[in-house]
Amino acid sequence: MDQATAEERLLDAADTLFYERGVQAVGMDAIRQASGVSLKRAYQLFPSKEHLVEAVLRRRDRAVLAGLQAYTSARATPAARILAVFDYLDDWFRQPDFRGCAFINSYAELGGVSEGVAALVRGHKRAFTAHLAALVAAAGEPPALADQLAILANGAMVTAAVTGSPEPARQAADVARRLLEPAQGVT
Amino acid sequence: MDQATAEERLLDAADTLFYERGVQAVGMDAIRQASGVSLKRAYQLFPSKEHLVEAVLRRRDRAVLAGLQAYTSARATPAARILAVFDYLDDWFRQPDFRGCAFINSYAELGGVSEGVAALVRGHKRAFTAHLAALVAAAGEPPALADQLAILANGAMVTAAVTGSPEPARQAADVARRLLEPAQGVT
DNA sequence: CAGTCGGGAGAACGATCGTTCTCCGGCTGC
DNA sequence: GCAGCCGGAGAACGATCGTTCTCCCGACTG
Repeated sequence: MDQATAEERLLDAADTLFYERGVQAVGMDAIRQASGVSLKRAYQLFPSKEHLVEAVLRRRDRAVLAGLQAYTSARATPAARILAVFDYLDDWFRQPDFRGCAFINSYAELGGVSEGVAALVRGHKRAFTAHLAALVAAAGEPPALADQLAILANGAMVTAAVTGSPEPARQAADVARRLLEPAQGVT
Repeated sequence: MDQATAEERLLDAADTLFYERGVQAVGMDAIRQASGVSLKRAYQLFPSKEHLVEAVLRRRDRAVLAGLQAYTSARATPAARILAVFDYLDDWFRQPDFRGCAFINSYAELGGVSEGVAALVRGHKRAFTAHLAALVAAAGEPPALADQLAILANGAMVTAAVTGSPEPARQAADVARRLLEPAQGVT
């Protein structure tokens, strides 16, 4: 097994286990067993568990944003691209191993004790909101809508995780549709 | 020190430390030191750390819902009572030690490995949504609004925690105000 | 006032964790 | 074919954790 596939297998195993059980509940030996990569090799690829945790988050950050990009850019109109975000959530929430947003979970578990993890989570959510802001700007909607949609999306993630139901995706999409209607109060 | 105050001091110290650093990052000895209650006494009040964690969550559940009740019932009109939820969040987010919702954090950290914690978090969020549902019903709004407000509130909590800003409370309130306007599409 | 009992301080214990080291087998270059 | 080395398996190590035990002081009861 060459170095690249060992690294990939390690990241795959660590990602799955961390997401399922949380970071602190997973020992390095469980990652070794799940990945098939020896501890010695693991430690020469990632000098500590914290490095591995951060590498997992960095890879997931890229994957999530790429997936979201693919989902939204497939739609025809700017408004449809905004609503596609919630279709993306709906698909995600229906996956049987869904257990919330790995970044929110990591922040909750480690944000208070690991500045590295906290910074990565902040960066991911900032990038997520920036993606929404680009969609909002392309749709000619007011910039304030981006933060509102981000709150909706994050809220749907945690609510779906806690309740174990995919319903929040549809409920958040309903709200988003209301926000895309022309405003009433101001004329 | 009698039994009741020992229990209260334990719960106070454990609550503060768990909230600051997470549950697994806090050892029983740190709780002993912060509370001034001996380990022996602690273990005859709570037979294990897991019991203590669950007792902390149960007490916080009561406190949060009572605080919310006080906040919302102080307003005059049904619509104002709904919007008061977001004033409550705004006050909360501005507290210097704010680090997100303890229930969401606990679920993220332990929901995958402790069924007791997961059940308590589900119960708290269900009660929170039920409170919103009561306000929504009293305002004569459609029942679907309650779940939408819950998503908004939960989203504001995690977004405020990750970004470290109280802004999400106001942004979520803006969305809630839009939802309280009469709907447009359906006439 | 003497004896008993509850509680405090902290050591002790077994388990587990992150990390490193040892030993050994198999592949590579001459 | 053989010496040298890289990597795997797993033991070892020190730290820390949850939990229990020991020792001792101080207070209450007859």
